[in-house]
Amino acid sequence: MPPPTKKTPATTEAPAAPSARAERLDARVLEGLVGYNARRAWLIVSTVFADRMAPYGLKQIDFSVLSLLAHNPGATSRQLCNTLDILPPNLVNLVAALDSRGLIERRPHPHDGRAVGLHLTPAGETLIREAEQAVVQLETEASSRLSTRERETLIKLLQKIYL
Amino acid sequence: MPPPTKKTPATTEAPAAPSARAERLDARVLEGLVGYNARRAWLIVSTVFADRMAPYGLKQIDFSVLSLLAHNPGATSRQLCNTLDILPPNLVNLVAALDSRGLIERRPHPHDGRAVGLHLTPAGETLIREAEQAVVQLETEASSRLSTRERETLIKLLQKIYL
DNA sequence: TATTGTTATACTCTATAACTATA
DNA sequence: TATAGTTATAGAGTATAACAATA
Repeated sequence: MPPPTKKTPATTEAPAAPSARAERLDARVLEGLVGYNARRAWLIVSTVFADRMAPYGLKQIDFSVLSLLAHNPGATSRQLCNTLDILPPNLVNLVAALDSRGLIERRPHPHDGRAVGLHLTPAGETLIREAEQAVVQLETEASSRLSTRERETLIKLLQKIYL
Repeated sequence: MPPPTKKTPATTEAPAAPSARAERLDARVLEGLVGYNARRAWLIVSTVFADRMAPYGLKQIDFSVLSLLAHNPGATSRQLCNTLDILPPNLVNLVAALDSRGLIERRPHPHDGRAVGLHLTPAGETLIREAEQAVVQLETEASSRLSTRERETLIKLLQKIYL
């Protein structure tokens, strides 16, 4: 994307006038990297996410766990870890906190005495239903400069990398 | 993207057979979110990045700083912070470490006695030149399931979110 | 008064080793 | 022996407040 040729990018841009201070640096090499751009985009979305989910008391990981449990009742910690690519020790306190808040319930696993099946409580069901709607809304706003078609394309391309 | 209707996604998928253990959970709601996908994709690329950059002793942030200085000689810490969206206190040790390694040099700023202009040393120039080539290579591999055209589209769409 | 760079510090996130109880 | 869940802990990464030197 950033060839040696000095071409004006899509956004309107002054030719790097020697202003007093705080002039922007040439970051075209970094802006040609998938990793850099994915991180920057995620940073924006996650900031909006954090703001909008604060009223629900949910961080991204909390939302992911509750949403997963809403569509996979009785899932185990191990399954959540595998799906979300997080380590078991880092899920323990998280699940305990959601339990303390009365959003989820731990029940003995039907087939495996070691495992614990996780289930949403009615309060958890209600919360995640509202939160999921809020997230869809916030995602639409955070990607408001993309058309529906472009947003679908973006997601499809991102999944080609990690799925 | 994930409507209540149970429709088979694009990828071939068995109907969630009740296997012994470790079955995959239904994550279609999360997989319909830009934030979730951007983070998952970034995680993959950054893992490859960490592996390949280890021989150079460079983390992502180190690479970003050196690459920026390569194309913006004499840039200040403040400018690096603005461009990379990091906080000044978190750049101090990083710049000090690159200085200790003899990769960059701090020179008094020509117009501002408070600021310090950062410059690559010859060793830093050599290192970042090799590292940039390695990163281009690693990026191509990490996104090998994308065509060149798709990769450009992906980056363009990501930039529409954060730029 | 405002800004650059810095110190100290705290909080979150992520990672590893080791234990227990079940299988 | 292997796995699910847990504990304790260490290391990154990221955040705020406060200070000195200069503008």
